[in-house]
Formats: sequence, C-alpha cells, structure tokens
Amino acid sequence: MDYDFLKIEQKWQARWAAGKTFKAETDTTKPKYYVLDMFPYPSGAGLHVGHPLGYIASDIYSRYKRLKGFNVLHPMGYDAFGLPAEQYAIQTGQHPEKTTDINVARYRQQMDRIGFSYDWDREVRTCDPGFYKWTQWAFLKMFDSWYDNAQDKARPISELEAAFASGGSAAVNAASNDAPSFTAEQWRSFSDKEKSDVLMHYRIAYQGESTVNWCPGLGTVLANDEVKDGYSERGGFPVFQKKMIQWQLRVSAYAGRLLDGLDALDWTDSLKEMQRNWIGRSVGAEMVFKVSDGTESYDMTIFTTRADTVFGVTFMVLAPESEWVEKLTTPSQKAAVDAYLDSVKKKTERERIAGKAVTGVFTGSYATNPLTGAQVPVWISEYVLSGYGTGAIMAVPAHDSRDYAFAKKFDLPIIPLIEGADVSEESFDAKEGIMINSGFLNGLTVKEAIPAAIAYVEEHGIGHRKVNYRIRDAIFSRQRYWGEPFPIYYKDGIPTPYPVDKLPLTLPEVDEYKPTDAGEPPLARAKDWTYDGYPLETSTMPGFAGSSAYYLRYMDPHNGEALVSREADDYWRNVDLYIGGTEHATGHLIYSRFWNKFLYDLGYVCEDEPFRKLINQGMIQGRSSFVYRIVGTNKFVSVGLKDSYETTEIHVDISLVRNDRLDIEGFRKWRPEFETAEFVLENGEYICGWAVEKMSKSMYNVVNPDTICDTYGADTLRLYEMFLGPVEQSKPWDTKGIDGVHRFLRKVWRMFYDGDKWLVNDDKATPSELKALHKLIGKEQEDIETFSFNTTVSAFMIAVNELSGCSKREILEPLLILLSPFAPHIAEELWEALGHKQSISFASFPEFNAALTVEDTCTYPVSFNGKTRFTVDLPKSMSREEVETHVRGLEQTAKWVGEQSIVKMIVVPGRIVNVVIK
RNA sequence: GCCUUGGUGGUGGAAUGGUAGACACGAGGGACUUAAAAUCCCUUGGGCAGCAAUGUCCGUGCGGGUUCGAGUCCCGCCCGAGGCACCA
Repeated sequence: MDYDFLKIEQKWQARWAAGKTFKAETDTTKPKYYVLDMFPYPSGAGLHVGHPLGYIASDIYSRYKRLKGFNVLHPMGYDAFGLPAEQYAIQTGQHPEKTTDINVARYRQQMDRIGFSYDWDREVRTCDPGFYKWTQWAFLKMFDSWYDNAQDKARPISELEAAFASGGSAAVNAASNDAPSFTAEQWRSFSDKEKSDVLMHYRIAYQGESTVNWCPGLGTVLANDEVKDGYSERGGFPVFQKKMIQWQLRVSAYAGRLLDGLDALDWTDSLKEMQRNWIGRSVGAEMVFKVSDGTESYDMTIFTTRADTVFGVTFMVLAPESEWVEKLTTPSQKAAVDAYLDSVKKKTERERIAGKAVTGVFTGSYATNPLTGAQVPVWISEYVLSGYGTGAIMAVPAHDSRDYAFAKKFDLPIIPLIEGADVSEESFDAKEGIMINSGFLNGLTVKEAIPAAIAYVEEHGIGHRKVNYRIRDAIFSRQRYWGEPFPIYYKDGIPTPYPVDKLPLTLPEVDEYKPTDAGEPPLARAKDWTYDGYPLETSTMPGFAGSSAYYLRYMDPHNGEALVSREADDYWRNVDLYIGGTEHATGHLIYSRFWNKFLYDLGYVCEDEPFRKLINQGMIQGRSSFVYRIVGTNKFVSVGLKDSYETTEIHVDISLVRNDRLDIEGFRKWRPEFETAEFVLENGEYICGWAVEKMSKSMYNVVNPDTICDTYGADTLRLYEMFLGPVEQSKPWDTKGIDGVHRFLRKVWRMFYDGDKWLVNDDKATPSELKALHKLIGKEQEDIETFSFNTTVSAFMIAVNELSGCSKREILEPLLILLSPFAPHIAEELWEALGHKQSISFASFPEFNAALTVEDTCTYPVSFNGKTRFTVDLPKSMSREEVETHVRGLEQTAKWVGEQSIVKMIVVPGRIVNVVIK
C-alpha cells in the first residue's frame, strides 16, 4: 500500500460530508466552543494559497478542541454582497446573484479539497433574503431606538416619546445630533411630522445631513474606513467631501463602551490600540466665546484639550462647513469667504490631506476671550474639521503647531504661555512647564493648570469638562444595487420615513445596474418599487451591514422567527476564537461590536462582546521570480552574472521555476516572443532572481491550493502552511520547502506499511518510545493553545525521527490522534486500518504523562551563607565543571532572592527551568 | 510626526533570563541502483590551530547598562513592516 493521498483524501472528504461528521448540535452536557473564521467575499479569482492560512489554523484548533471534549461550533459562509459583482454586472448585464453563485461554488469546491471540518448545514450568505431579513430587522430596531446616556444603553423610541411628553427635551440625556430644545407642552402640540423630525435626531439608525465621502467614480458614498488616503478602497477612485442626507448609525453613542470593552478582550495589543486610536477619546472642555459680526452677537462653543492656554488665544478658526460661517461672515468679507469655500469644495479628499498648505480667510467677525476680554478675529480654515468637537476652535499659536503655522502665514500674534518656551521658530506643544502670562494660572505646571482652568470656567459658567471622541457615526446608505434594501418607505417625502413591517423586503429586478440618468441609485430603475403605494428607499446598505451579526445567525441559521433563538444564544453565547485579517480592525470589528452591544441592550443577545479572542493571521505573500534580459536582445542572463550586463528585469511565471532554476524549454513555450530566447547560464543552469511581493496575477506568482492538493495532497498543504511560520506573521509562500513536510507524512505512512506489508504489532513500548510520545503530547497541548502551530509540526518531525522503526500499536494509536487535527485524512485512513470502526474525530486527546519526559538527573547540594540549604537535580551528562558553574549560579540566585523565599527550583539539562518564590 | 510591531545562518524559522541556530529547505559528500525516482547516512554560522578525534576565539541590527549568566530585561540610536494622521 502506497500513500495514495488523492484517493485517501477524496474518500474521507466524501465520508465526512455524507455522515455530517462535523454537524454541531446544542448539547448542554458538553462545554461549548465557538471557532469562527472571517467569512470571505467570494471573488472571481478564487482562492490562492494565502487565503486558507487562517482557515487551516482555525480548523486545526476546532479539531483539537473536539478531541478535548468540547462541543465545537465551526461554521462557514459568504459575505456575498459587494462591489466587484456589481461592477461586473454593470459591464456585462449579468445579474450579480448569478456571478456570486458561480464564485461561491468555486470557493466551496476549493475549500472542500482542503478537508475543513465546517458544519455546512449552517452556511449563511449575506445576499440570501432569509439572511438579510435579519439585517433589515436589526436596522429597524435601530430605527426604533434611542441611546440613553444616563443609563448608558439603547432603549425603545416609545420611551423617549413618553419622556418628551412629560418633561420636554430637557427630561432626557440622550445621544443626538443637533436636536432642538422644546418643552413638554410644545412636544404635545407638535404634528406627527414635527414629532417624527425631532425623533430623527435621536434614533440610532437615523437620517441626517452630514459631510460624507462622495465617490463619483463608484457613484456612491463611502464610510471612513472604506477610504484610504483619499481614494476609495475598492476601485481606487478619488473621494470628495460633500454634504448629503444619508442614513447613519449612531456608533458614536457607543464610543465609550466600545473603548472600555477592549480591556477585557483577548486581542492583540496592536489591534486594540488601532481601535483605541480610531475611537480617539480625548478629555478636555467646552467653552463659550461671545462672537459678534458687528451687529449681532452670539454664544459660540468650542472644544479644547488645553483649557490652560485660554490666555494665549489670539484668533478663532471655523471649519469651512461650520454653520457659524454664514452667521459670522460680514458683508465686506463675503466675496473672499465665498471664493475660499468654493476652492475648498473642489478639492478631493486626497488633495486636502496631501496639500497641507496653510489656507484660510477672515470672516470679518470678532470673538471675545471669556477670561481676558480681548477681542480676537474669527477665521475660516480647512485645518479645522467640521465633524469633530464643535467645528470651531480657539487658536493658541504658541502651543499648537497647526495654529502656529496659521498665525505665521496670516501674521497673527503669538503669545507664549510657558516659562522658557522659545516660540520664535516653532510652537511648544508639550504639556509641560510652568505657566506665565496666564492670570490666575501663573506659576502652576501645565498638568495642574488644565484642571484648574476647567474648574474656573465651570464655576463662572463659561464652560464645562467634556470628553470627545473621534469616531463618527457610520454612513449607512450606499447608492448601489447589490446590497440589502432599506425596509423604509416615505409617505410625505424625505425626511419622514416609515418602516416596512413585512420582512424581508427583497431586492427588486432592474433593467440595468447603474444609476439612473437623473443620478438616482439603481433601485430607482425598479418597476413598482413601492410599498402600500408609497415610494421605497432607493439606497441599499453597505457591505458591513451583513457581516455585523452573521456570527449570531450561525448559532441558529434556519430560524424564521428570530435572528437567533434565546436557547441557541444562551448556549453558544459568543465567539470564543475569531480568526481573520487585521484589515478589518477599524471596519467590521468595530461595527460588529457596536451591532452586538445594541442587540445586547435590547435583550436579544446575552453577551456584550461578540469576539472573546481574536487571532490575526498574517498575509501570505508571493515569491516572484525574475529573468534578466540583456537590453536590446532576446538573450537572458542568469542572476549571478547579471551585473556584467545591462539588463531588464522580467517577471516569469513561477510554475516555470523550481528551486530558482528556470525550465528553459517551458520558458520558450510560455510566450511567442521567448521562443527564440538565448541564455547565458551559470554552471549549466539558468538561476532566476526573486523578490517577495503581493500575490497577484500580474506578477505571475499566484499559487493555487488546488495545484498543491494535486501534487502533494491536502494534508501536506495544511501541514506546510502551518510549518511556514507563526500564524500571525506575514511570510512569503515558497513551494520549495514543501517536500520536507510531504516526506514527513510518507514517513508516518511507512511506520504502518512497508510496501504492502502491514507492520503494526502489539509489542510493549520501550521507555524511550513512550518518552518521545509524551514529549510530543506535552508540546502539542502547549503549542496549540498559544497558536505556535509551526513548532508543533516540528515536534511531530522530531518524534517521528525518534520513533523511526517503531510500529507498535501502543505508540501509533495516540500518534494518529495527535496528528489528526493537522493532517486529518491520513490520520483517519491509518486509524481505520488499525481496525477502528469509529472515526478518529470521536476519539479523545491522549493523556499526558509528565513523568515520562523528565531527564535522568543527579542530585547536588547548593549551599550559601556557609550551609547546605537545598539540593538540585542536574543532568548526569553534565561535566563536573558545568555542574560547578551551575551550582555557583544557583547560590548567587538564592542569595539574591533570599533563602527563605525560595520554595522550589527546577533544573533540567543546562538551565534553571523555574525558581518559585514565595 | 504619532501609535503598534519586528530585526537571529544561503532560506523559512527554533529558543519560560540558562549549551543560540531546534525542525525544515537548499547546498556539498556518500550508500543502495545498469540508471533514474524513492529511501537512508554524513557535513553545513564564521575565524584560527590540527593528519585527525578535537580544541579555541568571535558571533542574534548598533552603542551602553542590569545579572553568576542577556537573542530574551532596562536606556539611547539605526533600519524594515503595518496602522493613524490637520481630531484642537
């Protein structure tokens, strides 16, 4: 019997599928464990060898947990709404659903070949009406809720209405955007439309005007995390700032909880830090400045983290989009201001970021410093953002580099406030030093002055302490076809929306997938896109909508009554282990947490956080190969000799290269232009150059997992992807190392079969064989829990080398169980050959016997302060001199920590393993 | 600029403060073969000495420090990767 991996893998994959081996059921007799992969967007290109890295790791962990007695939920699905399918539909007229189905089928086929232990009965697709019904449902719940800052949770909107009716707008402390004030009497006298308009400022899913990232290239708006460096993440089109009315989610209301919740999560520090920065908490004060355009005066509120610097305010700055701009622009300045606003509007987001040129214009109005009474001019500049704080700032050029640059450019005064700070060349931004020129703050350090200043303004009714967050509400409308329709219709025209009460509201057919000629979204093309005769909303939801709660749906995927039943949620609770890329740090992973917290507030789910532990798998990069063509010829020179010629570097398909050696005949056949190619060889071979690059078609470095499965088998692929290095680390794929792990599997096979001869016997294992086995058991348990899968694979190789020639059932049975999470097909095959009727999946992980792994040791006395205090065990193999060195070291250590505090010391060859101190 | 990471042979990478380079690839040599594949064995960080077994010194980005002992801990640099970036 040879190791015929193709036959074996097909056989077991078919068996697992037919027997539903990995079907998860609620089973309260077992502890649950939920292992989740970030579900993929099924793109047309299919999977390359980098995609399954995380899936393999999670599969190994899932299989391991099952062996450890856990009831494991390990599902998979597809994030199936998205731009590429829609762009393709616009070009070809093909319905995106059709493209999606084809791509999904291909993904499934590719995944099946790798032998994953998913429970496919739980598959979800975000574009399936049975699934997006619950996306729409959650949206309506958000529409029907408000955020109570006092209780710090979301509550039904009816409770807000009741509060308004009894106490007016002052009766609540609610998260809102520009909500008007009114009394209870006024509320009661409001018409339905007026009430609806007011409530819109409080809803968690609300419609509101805000500055959005408008991407004309895609014909839609984008969320902040979908914009990278001023270009759309998908498609790379320039993005402009534009004011529009859009559906939004009040994520900002959850900023505090999203931030605090991070502490208890088992995520990497870097990822938590990214979220912290994205949420961006800063503590400061809001302060009121009197402003006047010469005829009328107003109270203008600004936010600052440096309340201590009020004495140094020499001007004020408004964001170009600020509502104050209109009020404070004086007639004489009107033309200049309009010209400035116009120039700002025309800039792309990219130019705005990249330019960093100092620009601005004077409004003509003045503000009064509330502490000094000084009159300072009010300017407009794009360096002030409308979305943050109040969209207006007090400028302290001496101690803020942006204000400084502005002051220099427009020749505004600079007043230093900190002793010894030299502000002639640059501002002094550090929060340290002693205050000067600052009235009652003089003599205090900055750290003392900030709270003192805040206390002062609070006492005098000038302002109050305030915590601000950078995170913005999520723009939730997309002017696209291939997404979830909003279950919203309009009776009286925007903005008086009403919820559709029959879900799902399914996506209508359209004749074309692009916007209408009038610039309306594609859904406006649908015939009869109405509800009860009223027009339906024509935008659709963004990509993150469907992925925000999919992990909950897996718990109970066929439930027609609820997103997830109480029982299923109580049992599975939340995701114990989530594996996926770090690119979702500020998108999906924030939105999901927000979505989950919202559902938690309303009592639909029992856990406040969705993902307990998160592992970010690294990217697998491509390893591109190059040939070097001598300029002006069709002659190619081997990499070692290329420096003697003037050459051009050309990507060559890596399938034509093995161990950096070029298949010259294959190369000639590759493209017609190379048919007559000549070569300058070194040692009779053409050696290619190489570089690590992103895996992509254009660099001819894509490796398809199917190819690896064909030539080496899925077990080899799984093992090799783990062997490449730590799961979290990015690393280049290099096929040349794969022979090593393949060889290892063949070695395992040969422990059972010598040709056709069955080798397994029932002899008793020797102590050293048992030791090798138990070393492996210990190592595997330790490494899997820390996701060091690469060292586990190494441990297997070491164990199999140590056990070479051993074909004892007593050793081989546990060995197969240990191997099964990594290389399940070969393990199952050999397990069956050993005469087992039941699949290895139902076996238990072998018990670990620590005693078997201890080395042979001798006992030596360790003394200090002139007395023998205790003894240590050192290996017999150590020389006298080594022993002396060690014992001396131990004496020093003992002296240092104090003898009484030593409870125990453990020493194995060459090192102190542990010093336990009281 | 700020935050987070990482820097170890020809390559991927091992190493709770305790024999640096496990394991694997590649390379070189050998065995078995008519031959190839497959398999197995030996060598493989660098320098010096030796016919040899072996001995000896130097080595984890750079410079300091703590320690009996530092790839690992502390301080200061340099370089790479990722994220954020007018957030007042």
